[in-house]
Amino acid sequence: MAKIKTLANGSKKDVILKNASALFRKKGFKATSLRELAETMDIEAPSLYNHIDSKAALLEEICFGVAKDFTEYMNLIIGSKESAVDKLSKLIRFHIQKIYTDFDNVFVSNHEWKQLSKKQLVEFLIQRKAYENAFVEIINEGVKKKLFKTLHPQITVLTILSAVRGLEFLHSHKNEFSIEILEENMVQHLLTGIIK
Amino acid sequence: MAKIKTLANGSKKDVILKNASALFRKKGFKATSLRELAETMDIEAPSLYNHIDSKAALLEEICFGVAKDFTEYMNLIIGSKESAVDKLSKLIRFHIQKIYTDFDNVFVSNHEWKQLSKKQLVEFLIQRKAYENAFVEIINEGVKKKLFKTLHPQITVLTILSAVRGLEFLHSHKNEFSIEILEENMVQHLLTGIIK
DNA sequence: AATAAATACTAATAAGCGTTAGTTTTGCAA
DNA sequence: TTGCAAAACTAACGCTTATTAGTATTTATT
Repeated sequence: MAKIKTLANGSKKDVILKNASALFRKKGFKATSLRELAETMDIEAPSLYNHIDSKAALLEEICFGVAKDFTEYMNLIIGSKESAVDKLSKLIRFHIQKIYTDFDNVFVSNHEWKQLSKKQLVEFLIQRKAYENAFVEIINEGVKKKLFKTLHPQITVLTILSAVRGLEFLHSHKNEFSIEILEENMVQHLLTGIIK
Repeated sequence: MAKIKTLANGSKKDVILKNASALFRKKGFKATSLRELAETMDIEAPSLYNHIDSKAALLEEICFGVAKDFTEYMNLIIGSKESAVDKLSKLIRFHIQKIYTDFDNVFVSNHEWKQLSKKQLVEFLIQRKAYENAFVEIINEGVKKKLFKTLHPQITVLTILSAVRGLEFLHSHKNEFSIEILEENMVQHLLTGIIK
């Protein structure tokens, strides 16, 4: 009968969302039960329903929350007057920063979106495709202005997105490098390669 | 009461494994039921137990099968007398080829290993860490022989492994590029960058 | 054709799931 | 201190799950 302890700035639902995100990352969405989630707050599972609509709604909020963050930043970048190199560099850095600062949510969004309900899943994929297309456009811009080698833009984006998205493996190395060093290394690597 | 149709070369268990792999990739391990798996072969779920030990054992075989493939190739590379550049290049190509030719298994291994039972999970992580360490060693070798820039080896490996591992997104582009073009682009990108 | 082995079936079990209903407790406002 | 809304509780539902037991059927061998 313990009440959910709310943090300084955050409703009870926020606490649930945060704990759900952590569990979904560690165990997977399907492998996490509401009873288990409730336990992290010392309450019983049905009590959750005073704050949430359903288990599915939790995943929905997490996935679309992350999608929104990335889309908004992309729109910011697209609207700027920077060079394609700088745009790309900033996007890579943003991905790294998001993983550093919002690890659970980003991870869950990347791994569990398949468990979204049919309708949400379609919408999610549309947003992701749009993001990817915007990315490709930046590469195209760079190629046209002869800033980039003429590699295949879609493969380039695939490579970059895979590299930064896959930074979830970072978690085990998190204390070994500062985020600054990590950003520097990855941007260097993905833009200029590793061969002398 | 239909009997499982075995392919030209393959026991009934192999058919089950293959179908399981496909389903686990599409829906996730936890989200796939044995009834569903059985249905792909027009039999009832309990009949599966004439061929398999448990659902968990299926995942186990898939994950450790993939791990074995990568470990074996890594040992081959390590034992060779090639330059670090060639070793790295070959490893990257191997990853791409595996994803192309063994997509379901590689995907499931990358995504569902968390659902392994405690004991198997520990073993799996040990093997993965060993693989990663071998990768780092190759980078170190290249740096020592002044073939590579002095980027942080662990971050470099993280970047490369993330990039190739993340090629699962490839699935939606699979018909757009040949594997040769893909390999060329990615190796070029990851070794020499994209900036002119 | 008879026998044995492999492999399918049906029926059932125990456990766990998300969720609902109905009730009690808590904490704040008057 | 009383009253009301928020949020907790217990009990239970209906469903799905992996798996087992026991039995029938198919296939291969003699």
